[in-house]
Amino acid sequence: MPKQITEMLKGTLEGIVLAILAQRPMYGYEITSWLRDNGFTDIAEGTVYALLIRIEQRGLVDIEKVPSEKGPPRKVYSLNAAGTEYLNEFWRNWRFLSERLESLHEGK
Amino acid sequence: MPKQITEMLKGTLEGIVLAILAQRPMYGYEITSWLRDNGFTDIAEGTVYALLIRIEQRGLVDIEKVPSEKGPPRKVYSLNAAGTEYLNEFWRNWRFLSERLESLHEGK
DNA sequence: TCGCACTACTTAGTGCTACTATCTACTAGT
DNA sequence: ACTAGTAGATAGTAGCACTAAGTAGTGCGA
Repeated sequence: MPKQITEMLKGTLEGIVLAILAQRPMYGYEITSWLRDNGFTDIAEGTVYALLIRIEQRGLVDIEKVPSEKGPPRKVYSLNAAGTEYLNEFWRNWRFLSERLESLHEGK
Repeated sequence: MPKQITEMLKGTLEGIVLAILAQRPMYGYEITSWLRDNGFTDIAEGTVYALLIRIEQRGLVDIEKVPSEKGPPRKVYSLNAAGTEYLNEFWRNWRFLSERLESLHEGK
């Protein structure tokens, strides 16, 4: 990953993961794979797991442990009410930033 | 500033400042005022000056000291060739991120 | 003349987040 | 037995925006 992207992802990756979970519940490994398949080719596994622990501790997601056919049990994360609220706030903030950058980009 | 925005600004604020300097040279205090007048009401002064020192040390900007009628001399920053290159890369990365978030937002 | 507001820049220390690197644990195929 | 794939955890690092406090110069009103 270019270093620029790494810095830009701060704060944003969290929103991305919450947005993914808003579509359907997923477990960590699955989220990592999804990200890699969707352009974020170099996302580190450790980054995702750390992020998941963080949003869990903030009470934005509910967790269910589901046995896997292969390997250790999965921790399936699903967005709860608080998480949905937080995600909406994220979209508002993203919109704000996005609009300002857009006008800066066109303004020259 | 909401904490979400603070995190999202990481990496992005740098691009914003470079984009401003691409329009015309400015000094630190002026940049801070510009940001405050353009939606970033709670940007800390210290943040901007620290950022300016950083991009100066990376050789992305040229500096000229200009005496001020009021207060200490101004350090006027202007984007040089390396900075322009770096800014273009920023826009590419921003586009990348923006597109992915856009499709995530619409995808649900 | 003293203080205050405004201009203009600096710096030490903090918190948060993505990263690297490494580890555990389980299954299936060779 | 060994490797690859699945699934998760964690200790330590780097970078960035923030807080908070400071210096320095000008001009204005009490």
